[in-house]
Amino acid sequence: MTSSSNSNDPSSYPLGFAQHDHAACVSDALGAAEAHCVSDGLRFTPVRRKVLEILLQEHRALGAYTILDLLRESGFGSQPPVAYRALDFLVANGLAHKIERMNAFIACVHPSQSHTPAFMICRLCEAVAETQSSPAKGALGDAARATGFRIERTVVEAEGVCPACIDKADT
Amino acid sequence: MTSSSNSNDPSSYPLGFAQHDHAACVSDALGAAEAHCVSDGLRFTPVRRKVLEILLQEHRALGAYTILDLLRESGFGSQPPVAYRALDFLVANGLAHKIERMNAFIACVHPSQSHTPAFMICRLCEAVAETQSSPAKGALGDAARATGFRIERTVVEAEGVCPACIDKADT
DNA sequence: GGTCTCCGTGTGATTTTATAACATTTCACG
DNA sequence: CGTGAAATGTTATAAAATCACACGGAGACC
Repeated sequence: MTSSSNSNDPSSYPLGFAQHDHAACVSDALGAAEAHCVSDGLRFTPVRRKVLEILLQEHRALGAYTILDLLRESGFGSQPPVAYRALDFLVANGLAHKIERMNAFIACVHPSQSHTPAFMICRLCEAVAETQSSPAKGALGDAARATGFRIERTVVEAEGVCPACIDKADT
Repeated sequence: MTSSSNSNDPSSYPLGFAQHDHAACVSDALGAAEAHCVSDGLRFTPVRRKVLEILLQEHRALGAYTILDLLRESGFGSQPPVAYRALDFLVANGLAHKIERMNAFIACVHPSQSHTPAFMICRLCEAVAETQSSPAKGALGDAARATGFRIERTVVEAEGVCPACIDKADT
């Protein structure tokens, strides 16, 4: 329960490795998710809500089985499909993302906007920050156009060292 | 063994979805890999060579267990670590890449150059083409600089429909 | 040539991640 | 209410990856 109210001007950060008011962050995001589901005719059921809440609360990438353990503690079903189905729903509707390199999931930080997420993954502390990218605008897009490949989705994940770990880093 | 010699001007393709002389492609690549290992003091052992040959021969992304089956047929060890260790070696030395979205591996198409690979993955036929990208030059790089994140590696994988499948595609 | 060590390999077992299949419940809608 | 589609709970299994340990061959060193 670290409160740390001295947030270091979070608005100056693109997203991610910044301090912020976490309780508000979680409840705002849950509210936004609910509103989004209502307006799109989606069912924001208790399991789905709980999984999103877990992801928001932890504020990092969690494996499906970690989520499953937390679900169990809250009295939900404890078999893998329970977690995977909720995660599938959240990912399909842009409320969460899968980090392919980690086989883990993380809450989306700006679910309402349609976006092409990109992630920065710290190899030391495993923190994950979401940001935007437009891979289709660069060399990848050129290659796709040249070959006739139609891009529908992109996975962009950068592995490296986050600002908090940069001093611990060897190099 | 479909031959289809009417290749659609392959030289105009950046890389990947093009026709080509496959036998030469494989042997050239194996030779280049061997030369690379010799010059770097790496041991290009029979298992490692065979795994790379398999990847080059198939010319698509293969799961570790598929590779393992093919290794077994060639008289190599048949337990998972045999395949994973060889793949780890090939990936670590830039001779192959892992496609994170598929949990599969593919031979590198231009191993000698240091590069930032990007992949185009057809969701219909599962063909994978390797190309170049420079994600750190765009929005992702800006975000990394702004937050102080040091990028060491990037995973860029575009999912979509390849030129050969574009007519089968629904949309 | 001996022999020591490192690295790679072979193997059995286990862990982690994900899905299949099917019964039961919930909910929107008529 | 009744009905059908969607969501959930549960058992079982598949797929992907790693651990741990024994064996053996290639070089380093004497």
